[in-house]
Amino acid sequence: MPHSLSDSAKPVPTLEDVAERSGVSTATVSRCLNSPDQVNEKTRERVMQAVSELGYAPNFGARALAAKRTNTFGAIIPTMENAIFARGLQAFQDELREHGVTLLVASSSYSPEQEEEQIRSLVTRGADALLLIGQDRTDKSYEFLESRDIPYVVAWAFDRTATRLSVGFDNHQAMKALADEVLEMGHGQIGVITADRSGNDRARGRFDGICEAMRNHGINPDTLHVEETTYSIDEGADAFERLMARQPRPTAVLCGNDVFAAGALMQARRMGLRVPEDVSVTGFDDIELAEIVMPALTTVHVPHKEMGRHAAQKLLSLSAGEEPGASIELPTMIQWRQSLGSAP
Amino acid sequence: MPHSLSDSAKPVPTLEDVAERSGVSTATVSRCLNSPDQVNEKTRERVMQAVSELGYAPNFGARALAAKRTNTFGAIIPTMENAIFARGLQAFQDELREHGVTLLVASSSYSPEQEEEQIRSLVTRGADALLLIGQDRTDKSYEFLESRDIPYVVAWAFDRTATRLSVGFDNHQAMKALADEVLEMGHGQIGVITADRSGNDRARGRFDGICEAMRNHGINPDTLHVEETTYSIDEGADAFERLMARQPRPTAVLCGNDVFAAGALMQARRMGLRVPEDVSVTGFDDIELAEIVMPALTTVHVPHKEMGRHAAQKLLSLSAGEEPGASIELPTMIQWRQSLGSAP
DNA sequence: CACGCGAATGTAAGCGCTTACATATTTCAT
DNA sequence: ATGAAATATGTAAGCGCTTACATTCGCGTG
Repeated sequence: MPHSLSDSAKPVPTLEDVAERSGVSTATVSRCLNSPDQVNEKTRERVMQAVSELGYAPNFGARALAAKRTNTFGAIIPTMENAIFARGLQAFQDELREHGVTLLVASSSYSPEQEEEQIRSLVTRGADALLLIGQDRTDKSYEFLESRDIPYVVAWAFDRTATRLSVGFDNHQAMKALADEVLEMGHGQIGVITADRSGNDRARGRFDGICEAMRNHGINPDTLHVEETTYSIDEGADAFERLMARQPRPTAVLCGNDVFAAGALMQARRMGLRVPEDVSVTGFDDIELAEIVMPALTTVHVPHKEMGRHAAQKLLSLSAGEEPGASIELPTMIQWRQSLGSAP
Repeated sequence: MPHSLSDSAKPVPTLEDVAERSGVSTATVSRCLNSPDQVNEKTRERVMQAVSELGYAPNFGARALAAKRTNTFGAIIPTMENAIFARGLQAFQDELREHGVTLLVASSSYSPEQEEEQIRSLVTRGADALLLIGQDRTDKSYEFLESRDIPYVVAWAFDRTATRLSVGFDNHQAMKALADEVLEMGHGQIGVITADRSGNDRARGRFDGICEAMRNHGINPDTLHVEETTYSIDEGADAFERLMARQPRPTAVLCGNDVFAAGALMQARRMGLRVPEDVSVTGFDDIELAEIVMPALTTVHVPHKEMGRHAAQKLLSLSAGEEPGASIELPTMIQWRQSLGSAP
């Protein structure tokens, strides 16, 4: 029986072992680890010596149980499958790490129900605070968070009307600005590829931004060609294909994110359509992908890193019981590249 | 003071509350939750009723402390920044979830030291078992895992000489097969963009595969143009630019992964080089990106999903104390697309 | 009808840590 | 020299759960 699991059973060292070895009480060892300045330097050295000799590492469960906090924050993002949240999350994590906080990440697959489950799971696992994406979630989720007094911040969406602490940008205005440009360039038939808007305030905000831009340009938003689909490049491609089959055929396709846009571009190539000569395509997010595809995407640049960093700071304040101050709105801008051109 | 944190302090219900409410002992409640068949149906119903009325959720720390396991596995991947590990990890997670196991993910930024830290952190947090990428890591990491009797499996790399349980593919052979094709097509000057090979057996294996192919074709591997760089599209682009400045200029650039290749493609475009007419480029992994870029990448297809699934199964067996059987080698294949052509 | 046995439940001892409080030691102004 | 204040350490009570062991109960059997 190779590599049996329970035979060798070298016991894991505990606080008590360290205490014994260094000739102090467990309380002192605990203090050495958690608030070193409270203990005499010589004692501390002796204790630390014992710690490293024994290879001691505190038992997380025991610590959580006794201290009622874990120095762990959680983040629940809609998906890990693509890089949309990666950069922001990385910045978030970096900031947390500087403050000795560990990050646990879970994903909800864009489902409020799954998100609710993940919220429970992370809180149960001891998350002291949570990063959430967007405002939309089940009432139960919010109730649960309130009832447990778990600090959280909502990111990727700034809503001046919402009372909750948020760090993000105005999806509506950002997309409206881009749509304005598209309309200025003479496009009359507009196609839209969006994620499911129910349960997704960001997708809704972006969509509404387009509608508003159209109204401002005297075009009836009802003439929009809308494809609502799930989040992947292939779905983006399929949606694009369906849009191109519509009559009259759209001359510009606004995508709710860069991933859809990449799919659209791929499909356009397959269909022999030139972008932007035959049809324009725009994205949203400005992830790495946007620059790689050909033609490179004209898209809305989102300051992911700052967002992650600010969110972390807010959450750290909240968790420390400090006054976190107001929500933060970050600016977006249009990143011009080649995929948007004048109407044919 | 809006949204103060400690005032409302509704106490979180405990096992004891549930026990009291349903008129049984805490032991019975615990049994209801952990081994329902041991308790009488009527009692169980009553208990479950109380559980849901109180909105009870077990305290993770307490449970871990008492039961000495957490039903949580950990995975440490080199990076979350791009999608290389996403698909495999997703499959891994799906499989675990079906068995009631939660996944914690951490990233090491391709640094064995950071990985060691993350291993400790995850184990400390109660991970019952670990998924690791590749064979290369510090001795201390392995020692730690052994001393704690933490089951682990190594994925993304299959090494017939290694004694550790692994689920993966042969990086060496896979890249050799691709290099063979490249050489068959008449390329004589070969450029390579690889990740740092120290501490990364996969990168090393792939590189060695190229060398072997060259030897088999009677070409001295020392004539290879090698650029070793860190993991990102931009770095791939820079490395490609440097390769193109070499004399004699490579006619084919083999990239250690699709991300480098995407960067190379981007740079080629900037430099006005046609792919594959002027220079061929190949990738490795066959992530979504490979199909999006233009020209689409000829690359090595890796069965990420199966790998994740198999790894999960192995780990579940190990964790259950069962005999996990031998390591699993999965096949790779060359995915032909447009970025590889004959030598100019 | 007493007995044994299995099923259902209860009792209570920890699991390894933190921390309020108590105690011991040092420091320093007086 | 002396007491108060500051500093360093120890004592011990939990935190919320699991589980070995003890107890109770109902039932079939000789």
